[in-house]
Amino acid sequence: MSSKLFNPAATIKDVAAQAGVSVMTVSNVLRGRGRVSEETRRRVLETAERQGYRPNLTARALVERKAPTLALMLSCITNPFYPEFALAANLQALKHERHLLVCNTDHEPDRGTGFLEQVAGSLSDGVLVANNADLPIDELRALQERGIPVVISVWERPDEPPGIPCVTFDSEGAGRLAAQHLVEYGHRRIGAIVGSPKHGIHGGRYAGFREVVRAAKIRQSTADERFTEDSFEHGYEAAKDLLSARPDLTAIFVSNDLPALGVLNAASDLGFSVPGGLSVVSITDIIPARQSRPGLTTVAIPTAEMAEKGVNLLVELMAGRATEATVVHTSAPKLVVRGSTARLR
Amino acid sequence: MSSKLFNPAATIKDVAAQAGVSVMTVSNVLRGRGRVSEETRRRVLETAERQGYRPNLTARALVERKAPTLALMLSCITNPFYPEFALAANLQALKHERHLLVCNTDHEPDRGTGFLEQVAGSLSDGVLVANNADLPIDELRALQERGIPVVISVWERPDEPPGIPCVTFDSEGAGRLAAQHLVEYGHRRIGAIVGSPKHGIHGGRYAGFREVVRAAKIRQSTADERFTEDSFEHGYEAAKDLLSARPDLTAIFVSNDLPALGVLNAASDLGFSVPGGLSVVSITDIIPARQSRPGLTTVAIPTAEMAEKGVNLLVELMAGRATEATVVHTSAPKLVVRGSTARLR
DNA sequence: TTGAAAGCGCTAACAT
DNA sequence: ATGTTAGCGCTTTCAA
Repeated sequence: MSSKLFNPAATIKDVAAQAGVSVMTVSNVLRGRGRVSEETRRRVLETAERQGYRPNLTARALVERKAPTLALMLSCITNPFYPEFALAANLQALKHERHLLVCNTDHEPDRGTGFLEQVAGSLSDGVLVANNADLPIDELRALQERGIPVVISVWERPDEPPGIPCVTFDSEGAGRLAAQHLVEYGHRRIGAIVGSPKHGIHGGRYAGFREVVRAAKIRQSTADERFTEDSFEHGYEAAKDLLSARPDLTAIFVSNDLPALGVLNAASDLGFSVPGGLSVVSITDIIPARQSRPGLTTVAIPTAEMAEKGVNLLVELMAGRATEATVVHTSAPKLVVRGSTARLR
Repeated sequence: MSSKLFNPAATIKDVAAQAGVSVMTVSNVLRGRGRVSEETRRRVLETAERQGYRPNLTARALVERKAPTLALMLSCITNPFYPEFALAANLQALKHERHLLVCNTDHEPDRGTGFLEQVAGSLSDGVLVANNADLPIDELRALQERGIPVVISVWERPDEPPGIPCVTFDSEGAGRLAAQHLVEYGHRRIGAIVGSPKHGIHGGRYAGFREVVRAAKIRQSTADERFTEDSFEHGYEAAKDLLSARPDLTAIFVSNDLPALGVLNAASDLGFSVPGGLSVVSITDIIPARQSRPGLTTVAIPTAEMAEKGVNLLVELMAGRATEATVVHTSAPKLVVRGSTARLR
């Protein structure tokens, strides 16, 4: 029963009862729908306020068949790329009145599967996938076939769409910019450390790099390259290995900032001075890239833009205004020169 | 209508109809409740599988009056402390079959308010608050009075509980360990950079530091101290200011890792060699602390443990097994010596 | 301008 | 062992 006073568990019925109107009128007033007399409006608003009424989003979601959340799937929030992405996605989702449900799939494919099984299409209307490696493409497609909107929000291959709507960026262009920078600085003995297999997630970045190197008539052998995983530690180890084997390198291209920071440390531990004795360039421009000493020269990719466009695409998809073949492009990558690269002299 | 085949929008009714049983039996089979014959069980499971049925968590939540999510409120996921916290909280929440809803309140008190208003008690059963500064205590208390479980999961003052259930750690002890380390290494001219006002969030850490410094009969003047904000950039600026004014300092205590990393950079930019010319110690032990060069000597606080215990406390609270006065303590902070400190010689 | 009835998909309580 | 009834809190018809 409704009381005159504050009611911590007030439902729409309580408000209606006390305001002396029907639940429908309360609903209309609160959502600004329908026609309600100013007088009634005020009384309802007042009553709701007094009782401390707040609509139950779960009930609303059930009847509207529309969840108030978006699911964000990423491999590990501890990788500094993801917080930056998640923040932008969160803010954009809010603009569409959605909250963000986060899933860390890290090293546990089951976790992602379970999450999608449970959440997608019931708790969340759609899924934004930011995983770089280990994309569970088949499961995503299965979801899609169920009619659940899915967006891959960091797709690295603009020319090879995944059959799932995606937001992409020019990863080859990024690789080219990084390589061009080294070439322009006069480097001819350039190593490469890639945070994936040759044709894996960083394949585009690597291809761009190779294209420029080849055009500059620079000899590149597999001895100058290391394909590893996309982490600080793997970058560190790969650099130790590479620099020990090829101490004559004057520059290293790294496919991603996080391993590049590891490369910087490895160089320092091996006694290479950066950028005096060794230049390092990479791709992404995460926050720690500008906090290292020296600062990391890198090619910035439009992280926040991808997050925002990913959320927008998801919303479009839910409204039926986008298809499985939709590919959203983003701004061109941009070179950011900091202290880790220097002209060869 | 139910069909023999896969049905992307299958409800429990569809499964029941096709399996030739009541919805209740399906519900029981799927949740392993009640008594169901093996024969029926198999048929139901098979039908559900074939139709691709997945329970609607929203509907379940509504009728069970139990939300499938926990809300995590933090100031900015971009601060590397929070991803580490959020990951542990996420995993622990999963153990209680809850997903995590994330809210970045950063610099937008309204955002936090709006989030809590909407989410707490409707989409989420409870709220885990990890904000360090700017705690909206009044709002949290208001939620609590509504019967919504709220837990402050990183409380720095074990002796001054906030009137809201919390997880705390020995911040003074952490400050003492950091200071003791410097004193044992022979430092007598020690500066302090604190990421909050004197009696703000890092007040406990600072008090611990001061206690040891005073006991060691070291003179400390306000000229050796800087109170600033808890960020990389503020740490950098404060250190530049402090080191310019007091270049004779041989060590600096910083209340948190993130500003301490800024301090390391400032020292480097001013030509101080760390640890040769200046030792730096701080508190927390975030991942970047071990990735810097030199590695940051710091006092590790039990971040993951606080996240886990925070989630557990929330669950206890929801079950009525904890009260507003509950204070959960965590393991003692522990010194981690890396390369940023050296014995004075 | 307002209200009554129906039902979103599910489960609790009570039959049978 | 299985089914029926009722209803979670809300919104969507449709009627008054």
